[in-house]
Amino acid sequence: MEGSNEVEVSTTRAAGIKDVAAAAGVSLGTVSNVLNRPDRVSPNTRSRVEAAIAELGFVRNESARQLRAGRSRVLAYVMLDGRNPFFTDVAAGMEEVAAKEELSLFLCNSANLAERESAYLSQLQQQRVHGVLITPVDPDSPALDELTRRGTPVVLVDRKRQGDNYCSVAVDDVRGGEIAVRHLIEQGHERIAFVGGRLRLGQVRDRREGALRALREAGFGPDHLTDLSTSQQTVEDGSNAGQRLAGLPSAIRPTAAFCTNDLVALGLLRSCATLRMRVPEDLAIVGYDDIEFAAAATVPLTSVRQPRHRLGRTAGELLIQETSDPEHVHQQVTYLPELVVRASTVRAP
Amino acid sequence: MEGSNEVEVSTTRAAGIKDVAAAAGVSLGTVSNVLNRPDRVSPNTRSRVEAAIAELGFVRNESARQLRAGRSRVLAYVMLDGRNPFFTDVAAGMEEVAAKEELSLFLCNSANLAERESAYLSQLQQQRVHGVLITPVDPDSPALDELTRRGTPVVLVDRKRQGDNYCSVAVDDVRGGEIAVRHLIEQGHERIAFVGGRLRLGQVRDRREGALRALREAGFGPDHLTDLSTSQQTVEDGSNAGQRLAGLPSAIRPTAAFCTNDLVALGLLRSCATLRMRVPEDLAIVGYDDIEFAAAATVPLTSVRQPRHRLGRTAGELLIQETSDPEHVHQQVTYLPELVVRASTVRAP
DNA sequence: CTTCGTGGTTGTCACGTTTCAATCAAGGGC
DNA sequence: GCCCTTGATTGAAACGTGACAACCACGAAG
Repeated sequence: MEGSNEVEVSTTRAAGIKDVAAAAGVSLGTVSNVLNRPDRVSPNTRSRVEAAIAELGFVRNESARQLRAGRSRVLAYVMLDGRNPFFTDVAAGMEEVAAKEELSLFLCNSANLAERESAYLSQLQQQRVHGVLITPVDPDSPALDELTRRGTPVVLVDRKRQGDNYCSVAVDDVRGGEIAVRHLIEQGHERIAFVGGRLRLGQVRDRREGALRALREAGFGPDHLTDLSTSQQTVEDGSNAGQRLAGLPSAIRPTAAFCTNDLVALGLLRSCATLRMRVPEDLAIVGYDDIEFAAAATVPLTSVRQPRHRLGRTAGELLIQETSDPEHVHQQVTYLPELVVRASTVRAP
Repeated sequence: MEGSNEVEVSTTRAAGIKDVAAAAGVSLGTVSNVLNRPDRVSPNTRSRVEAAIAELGFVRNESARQLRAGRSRVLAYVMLDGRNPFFTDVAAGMEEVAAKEELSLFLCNSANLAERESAYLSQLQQQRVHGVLITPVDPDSPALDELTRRGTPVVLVDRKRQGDNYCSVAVDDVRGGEIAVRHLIEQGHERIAFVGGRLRLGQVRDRREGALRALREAGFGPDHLTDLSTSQQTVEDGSNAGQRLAGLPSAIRPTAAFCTNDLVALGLLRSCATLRMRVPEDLAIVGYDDIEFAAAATVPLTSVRQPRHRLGRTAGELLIQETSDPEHVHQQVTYLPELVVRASTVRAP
């Protein structure tokens, strides 16, 4: 009359392991065994405990487990730009590994802000996270050393660092620039624009170096590369670069553009339409990353594809290895990029 | 000679609050006070403790805090599609609130998979997360009730649910469909295509209903709306719909299209270029969400803008309120969408 | 009958923090 | 000089779980 058991459940807060033990008429340790080493428990008691768990709706308390274990079962990926599909795809590869290891993967978006990045890193450190995957704003930031010094494994993603104190997974950017520009040269272009972010970014520097190498191989000097540097690497920046490009005297105006990023390339593409420049006839364009939208653009974009999914998966695997193997040796893995040729560089038949 | 103190630090693992206490020559409780109620500690001891903290590189252990507090200081947003910029922008609004409340926001990407979503929800439940923000695969899923039953506050984002058991923040989709189609009618269109996902999605249904309402107001029957339903809502789907549209006999072919999503609209735009249909002369296009790329498309896209950032912020605020106010009453907030007119519906002057 | 082993179960401690009642020292009022 | 107040500091308990040693009952071997 006073209220049935079922109703009580909804008001009771947070059934713990000991409530389960009481309900099943066994000791607390036995419940723990059912959860962690079911084989050590007799089938009879086990089913009784499992029934109690179901009835009470018991849910493990991760905080307590972590506290005991000293470390959590969570991985985190601190990504540079959550709005860039490239990073989301990388994250998908990591999720695969995390799932297999029964870890969860949480995403943190630093949005290219050093301040926000360090706030996240501090939080993750407090959480005693199992490991951190990160595409840092600045790969040489001391904040990363801070983490490793406290024993949290860190793997750099799509970035490298001097020395061998970190595991890292990256793609050969010099090579990427090289194959992009070589392709343009093969299409008959001799004056090429290099459109993209600041040269102090290692990645931009490498891709440019690759471009120069391809030119050199073909017998062209560095003067055949016209720099159109941009502050960020957004669609808008690409569009602006298009204006500047169109403003050059036709005698020295490049006939092809190599962009450091697909967003920039798409912006450039748009401004070509506005300025009545045909792609690829008047200007051939190569992008970088091969994001999904590159193929879907009005003029499908030739782009340098990076193995994003594999990038994420390998990064995850390295991290797992680093946490489990005490004699782990840091590795710097480098993948080769691949050129995907589409209509923005080759006239349709 | 045996190794200086500095070197020792790097090998010692995880300095705890008690190590700090020992180093500072105070009791354990005092250190805790320095961390949580600094005003109760004399300036003298406080600075001594702070020095010890810095020297040992002490980092709070969140697991232990959580265990004691019964609840963590983490919010999570389980988003439907991490690759859609719309959701990232929503998340940015939430981050703002989270930062103000000194909570961290972790992102989980369900990628439209019910299975993955429930795995994340289970993890979050075990973590005793402070609260969950979610754009669910299925708003009526019982998995959500599971969470609330255990006392974890849940706020629905960009989705609604029957009844008033949940806080939710959404945008008036009927209205969105209405203003989009009314705009098209004002431009002189009388036959309109409705291009987008399955009708069993509440959102799609609502937007279609709004479209019908606008037609009705203008004196047109439902036969003036041509359904071009797609399985998903990707760029590819939009492109396919374009093929189907072009295949219709010109007598009944719509002169305008209302898409349930900007990705679909961009795909449709692309196929128009391929099929030599001019936009907006031969086909006017309205998208939905006004993602960044809508304005950057070859023909800038007219789109229904949702207040994404505000959506996220309000959702976060409701969640905070629900966790702090014991007499909290669930609220269903609905915002009004706004039409952003661009070249895809109005011929440039 | 005793001893030993074994599978099953139990009780207790530890993890690192917060909280709160208890203690202590110092200073002010009588 | 004594008591009381106030403010600073301390010590112990508790949060929920996992690990591990101890324990028990039962049957087999000697």
